[in-house]
Amino acid sequence: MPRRSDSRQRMVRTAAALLRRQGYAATGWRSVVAESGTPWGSQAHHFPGGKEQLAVDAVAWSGEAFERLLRGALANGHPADAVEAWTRLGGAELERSGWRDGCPVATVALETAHDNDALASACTSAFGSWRSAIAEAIQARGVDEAAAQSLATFTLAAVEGALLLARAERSTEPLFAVGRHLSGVLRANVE
Amino acid sequence: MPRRSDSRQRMVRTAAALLRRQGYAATGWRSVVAESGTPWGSQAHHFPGGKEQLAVDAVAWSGEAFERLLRGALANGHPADAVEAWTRLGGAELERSGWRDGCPVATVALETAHDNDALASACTSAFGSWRSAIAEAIQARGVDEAAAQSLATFTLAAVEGALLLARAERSTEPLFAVGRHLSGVLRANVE
DNA sequence: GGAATACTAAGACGATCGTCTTACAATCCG
DNA sequence: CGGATTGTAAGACGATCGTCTTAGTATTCC
Repeated sequence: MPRRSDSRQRMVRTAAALLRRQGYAATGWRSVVAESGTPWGSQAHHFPGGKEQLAVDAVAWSGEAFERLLRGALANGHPADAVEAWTRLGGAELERSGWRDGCPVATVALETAHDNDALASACTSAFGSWRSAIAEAIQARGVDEAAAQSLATFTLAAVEGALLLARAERSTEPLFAVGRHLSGVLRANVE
Repeated sequence: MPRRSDSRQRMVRTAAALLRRQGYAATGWRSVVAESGTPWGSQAHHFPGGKEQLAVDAVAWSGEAFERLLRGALANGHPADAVEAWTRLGGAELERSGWRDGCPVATVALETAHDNDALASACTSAFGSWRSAIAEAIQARGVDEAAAQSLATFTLAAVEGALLLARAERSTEPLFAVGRHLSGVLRANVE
């Protein structure tokens, strides 16, 4: 297998960054290729499934990357502390990027939930893995499985909503408000 | 002023429905005109500001329509009851529409928050009016303003996140989980 | 009636989209 | 070496995008 190149990987990572900012419809092959510095002629070679396959891979990559981050944050300490760190870091990243870099999956999920099964299921997997990470951390502190799942869903939803509002209002305030209330709920219900 | 027509209004409402489902980039003039049954030649006449103006008007219309709904739900009874009704109705609407009709603003907000000031501020206004509606209802029950604002932000964020997760997972479960937890928080903090 | 106004008909315009094609360069396997 | 595989070059392809143009029709005011 000759002529090894990292074009495919660069395309996936660049696509992930662009999808995060502008969503699926507004992210074209041309901008992915230009921004990643990869060759135009390699799209069909690396992604015979076309733009959809690129996006699926990008969402999956984003999902796994963030799952690792999340599991790391949840590994030590109370979930409430992890949530506070999460909202703080999310706010910092949003502000630093000019309110561009929010949740790497949400935009694509909302855009394509209705008519693209492959992309929709990639988004579902990402969200599911994050929720599992949270639920397992809660369950590890003595909460039964059903309650832990429910709490994890609530936690993920609140943070996702906070990222949405923060981005829309160009302010970190929603993230802080949610971080405060949510950590209170978690402390009251876990361990 | 002769030849009165409702083309403009029909365009705005159809655009609102399409933006809710597919977002800004994927919603073209052609589909708006076709689905609303309005004449192709009237776009520039009714919307000299182009597609952006149409979208701004559509988001504003959606925002006001939902604000009225929300204020109605909050008028009588505890905010916790309104939130439970909200999540229940939101879930029913999502399911009925084949997981298409979620929040009418969220998709556009995430898509365009970064590079379209007019559209971004229309989304900000919508979210702001909803949050104000919630905050006023909470404040009316004896909570001081700062705490009410914070609780309202938390409430809106959690429901928005639940709508996002429900749409992505094609399940009403996130809405029910959030409705349950959130109403508990509201009951514990209000009245 | 006549002029001004509100609206529509019907499409052309250039730009950009995702995809596909054909030819060629580089590398590894035996 | 020779052949197979992997990757890139360079662009054409038709479709669709938002916008703009020119003409003409209907309605109201004076």
